[in-house]
Amino acid sequence: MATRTRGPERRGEPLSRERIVEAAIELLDTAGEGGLTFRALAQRLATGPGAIYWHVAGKDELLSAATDAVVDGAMTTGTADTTPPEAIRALALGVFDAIDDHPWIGTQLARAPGQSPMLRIFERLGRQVQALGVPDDAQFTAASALLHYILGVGEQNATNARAVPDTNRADFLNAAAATWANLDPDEYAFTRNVADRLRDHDDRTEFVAGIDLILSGIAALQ
Amino acid sequence: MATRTRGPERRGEPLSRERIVEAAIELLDTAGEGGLTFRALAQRLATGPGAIYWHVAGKDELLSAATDAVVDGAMTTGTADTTPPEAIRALALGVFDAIDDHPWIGTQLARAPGQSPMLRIFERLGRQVQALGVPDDAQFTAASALLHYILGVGEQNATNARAVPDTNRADFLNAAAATWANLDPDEYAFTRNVADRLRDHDDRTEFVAGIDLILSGIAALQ
DNA sequence: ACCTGAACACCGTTCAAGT
DNA sequence: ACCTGAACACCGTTCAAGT
Repeated sequence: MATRTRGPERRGEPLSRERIVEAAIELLDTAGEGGLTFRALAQRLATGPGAIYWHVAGKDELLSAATDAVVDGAMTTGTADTTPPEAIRALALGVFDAIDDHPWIGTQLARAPGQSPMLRIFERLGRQVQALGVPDDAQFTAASALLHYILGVGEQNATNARAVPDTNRADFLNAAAATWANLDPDEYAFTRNVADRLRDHDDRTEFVAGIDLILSGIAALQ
Repeated sequence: MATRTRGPERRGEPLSRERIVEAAIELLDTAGEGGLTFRALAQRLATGPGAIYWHVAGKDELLSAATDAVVDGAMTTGTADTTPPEAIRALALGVFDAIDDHPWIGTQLARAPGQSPMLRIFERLGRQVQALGVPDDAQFTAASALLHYILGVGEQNATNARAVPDTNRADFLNAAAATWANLDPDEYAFTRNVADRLRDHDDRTEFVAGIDLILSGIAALQ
């Protein structure tokens, strides 16, 4: 829900929780996790660091509010006029892409245990699992497995995005493939074997392949 | 491999990378992720903060060295005279328990993309996937899915351990179950439904159930 | 070669003082 | 009620000086 005007040009408006969170997201997207600082944020909002504390309890709350806002935006797409597997794939890709756009939420999602963003994803997954006809006593396990896989890939993806800019992705994969191919044949026989596959690897399709793998395991539950 | 003597009583010995990493692990286990400080570490080693930098490049290197050491210890158990599924479960539980004992490695594992600890786990999983008879072109996906699931649960577990001491685990689950059961019936129909399951929930068995789910999906690949 | 510890450039957070 | 910005108590890291 980004409004038209953003950043310093809003200098005149009064401070508000909404504006603070918005500016925090910008800072996180632009300067990375390390870039979110109360001083930097205050400067962007043309105020002092102390002012922020009147609207927000502290850095943790600010981070989870920012995560909430982003995940919310990522989940409001698509009504469920599709089959359950398709809906699950769409849901999973929504989270995947959101993390791709905002790597910092990968780290953040993991830190919020039963908190709202994760719970919302869990609920959506669970409904589709139910629609899939999974027996009652296996639904929790199925939804959890999907969620954990999604979060696991998300975290990994966030780390990669942090380490390697998108534009260098191909070079990076080639370099990694070369490294893997040169590993000790005794200790890393398997990894050497699959090194080639890394070269034309696409994170997104590989991610979906994993989802499908779990879906096929879920199908076997019936 | 922890030696008999630990901590301050070693004050006489010269500083070494090994001793520093050992002390760092102690500090992380005792005081949590926030407890690892160059000043605290220096005090424990009866020296100044600057001395540590002669043996270790910085905090990041220190954290990954500590993670390496712990994961190494967790993986040297059990030779593979079992069936592949059993070996995979044992491997997964080894990582799970290591994270349970040292919650900070959960966070740390995610931060080391193609780094050694993750790669070692990947290799082990891959070998078993291969032994399972998975076709060549699906082995990467299968091993990756297992790894991501394991890391996803691990992260989650680390967060829980951070938030809730082990002794309060049962109380915490009951409270969570109560919260879930009181969620809005429209927005959280599924979550409400499975709330009961949380009460006698066991993280470890639930974790293995997820592994089995993925294994059954892998079995369908053949 | 290795260690010391003061110093530098940061943090998050607080709080008296202002409007 | 809301904002200001100096001040506090920390960080990781550096570096001249010592042995």
